[in-house]
Amino acid sequence: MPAKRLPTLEDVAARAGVSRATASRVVNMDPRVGSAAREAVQTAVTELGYRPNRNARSLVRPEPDSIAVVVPEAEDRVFTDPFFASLLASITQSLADSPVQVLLAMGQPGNSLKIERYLRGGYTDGAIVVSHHRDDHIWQVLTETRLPAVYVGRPYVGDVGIPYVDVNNHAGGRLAAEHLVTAGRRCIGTITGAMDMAAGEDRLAGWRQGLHEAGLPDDLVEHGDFSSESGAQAVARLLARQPELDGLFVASDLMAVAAIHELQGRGIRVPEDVAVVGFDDSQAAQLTRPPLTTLQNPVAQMATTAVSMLMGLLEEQPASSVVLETELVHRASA
Amino acid sequence: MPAKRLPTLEDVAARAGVSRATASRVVNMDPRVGSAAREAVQTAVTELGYRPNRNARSLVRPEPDSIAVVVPEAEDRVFTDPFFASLLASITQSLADSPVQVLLAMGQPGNSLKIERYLRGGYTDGAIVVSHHRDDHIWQVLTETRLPAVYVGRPYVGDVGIPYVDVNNHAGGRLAAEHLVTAGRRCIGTITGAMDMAAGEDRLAGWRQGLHEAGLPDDLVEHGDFSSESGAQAVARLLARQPELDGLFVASDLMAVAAIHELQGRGIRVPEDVAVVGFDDSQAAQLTRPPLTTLQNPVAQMATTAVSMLMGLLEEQPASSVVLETELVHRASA
DNA sequence: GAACGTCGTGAGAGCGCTCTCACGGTGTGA
DNA sequence: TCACACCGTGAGAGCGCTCTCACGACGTTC
Repeated sequence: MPAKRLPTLEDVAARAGVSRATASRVVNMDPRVGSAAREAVQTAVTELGYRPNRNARSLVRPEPDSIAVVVPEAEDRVFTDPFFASLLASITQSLADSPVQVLLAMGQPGNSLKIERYLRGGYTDGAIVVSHHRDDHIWQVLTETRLPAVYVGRPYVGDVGIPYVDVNNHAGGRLAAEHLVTAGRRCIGTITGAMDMAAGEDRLAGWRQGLHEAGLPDDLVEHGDFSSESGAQAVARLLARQPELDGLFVASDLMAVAAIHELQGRGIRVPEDVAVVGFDDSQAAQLTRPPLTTLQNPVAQMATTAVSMLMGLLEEQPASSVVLETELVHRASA
Repeated sequence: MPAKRLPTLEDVAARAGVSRATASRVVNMDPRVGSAAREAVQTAVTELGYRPNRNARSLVRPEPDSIAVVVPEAEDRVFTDPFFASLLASITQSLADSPVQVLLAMGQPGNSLKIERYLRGGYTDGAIVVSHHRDDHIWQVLTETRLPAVYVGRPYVGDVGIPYVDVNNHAGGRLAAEHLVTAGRRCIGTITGAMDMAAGEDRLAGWRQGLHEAGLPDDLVEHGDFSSESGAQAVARLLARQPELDGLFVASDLMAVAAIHELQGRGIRVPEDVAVVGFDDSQAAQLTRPPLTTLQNPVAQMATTAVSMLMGLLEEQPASSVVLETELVHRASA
């Protein structure tokens, strides 16, 4: 069986009895085409089921037509964690009016080979990379191939010559600590995020500084990895170490909600017995009982900033990194 | 300023002192290249930051390289509704090992123009379309352009010549009704999904049949649209109409969870006063209190089926629609 | 009636790449 | 020593499209 060849512009032109150039004009809505020719071409297009070959077009007219959103995390995680979900939603939304398409590339953190191959492969004109782990080498690929790129969340390894947008995680951790101290808590613990990510480290460092300034010990630390389960497990370890716990900063709402569930399951009241501060101000923060006191993570703003930075890069305008401020959202949990 | 030209294979070849053909062989890992030439080319590639031009390559070697997942729903909805989220996760996962890229196209249900333009534009080699509303004309575009496509969820308008994967929504509705009847409930209502979607209609029709067979009235119907808020509002209307309500089938878990919240907020106990059956068996079904009795929606299976159907279509193998069965998952809410 | 636009159209180059074909050099067997 | 296979390499065609340029057919103007 001969491979079914898709109709080309040449076929359309032949059927309409015009030249390929004229057919191209009709398809591209060039106004200077006679109405007879125009109609003939349009008919031929629908009759043949003609679809322009994007590759051929882009080859001639090299305009950026897709950017990749790269999330080096497992697929289910990406769609489950409200941080990623709302970030992706915001990114797509800010590109909704542009002709640029969004390509979603995900993959296990350890196995970024597929992603690297993809970025090297020239599939895309630019990349927004979300969530950088210490052992990711994606930034090297980006640098080597000079692919226009922006990070959301400062890369763990520091300045790699690729601009980023981030929230001030350090200030957030410190605000959380201060709030708990002001509320009269004296035995304050924390559940960190993933420690191979800047967000995890910075929030912890900020919290430490806050406690340090209040003259309180800062060693009640258990590590999570931003996932729900890790939050529940970490709070259990924390309680085992220190039953007197009366204040808790959790580095993400997702973990905080799980931690609160765990506390309540053990008959520990929030905020009466343990005051809990989260991070992200996700939708869940409002729905949980009690509503979660948390730090605002300006996800939508990070998304639009990242997008406009990248669009700038595509037009050769240099971009510099941006760090957005965060605020404490005071609700009932602390 | 002259537009910065990206390095081409020609540039790489020149720098490496070989012909374009040899450079191409190295880039494509063709084994029959001498090691001297190979190394020279590899050096030139990194020095120039060469990325192959996908368009040029695909022009010559026309292999499918991307499929679009089209969801004619608002962006935030797509990432918030666990049905879409897990479907998308599963689709991406089933394509993880294939070189095919996933393109995510979303958009307000009313405004499918951008999506239509996109499908017509030849950006993609195939499409998986999720969630069809009555007024969507996407299927017409697909038919006209003969773009290989698969629906997840039977299109509202019936057979449009495009194969689909779906769950047996009718059977699900009926199972829900039967379960409530068997549990001794006599005043049974339902909150429907969007009535311009086949899933909404079929689940209602199945529920009706179940009640009809039990000799019970089937007019206690309030319409939702699958969103959380609509679930809460619909249950309020239902209670206003019929305070005696003692059984409830809600066409999605997301709405069911909201409905239960609303009921509990009014001091109505679940399942003692009102037994509730959901649909989807999403993760939330297990976490809510009480855990939700619901109908299993084999999302992962639908995803893999849709993907393999589409991959088949890309290789010119015809595909026929598949309807998967559903089962009641018995938990505490009914 | 000549000179000059304007408008619709076609011919043809060329985008960056892959792949076929041809060719010279080297190794192997008779 | 010659015939042949084989291997690494280069020349060149051509993928489907856009876009420039040229050209003929008409007005329009003086």
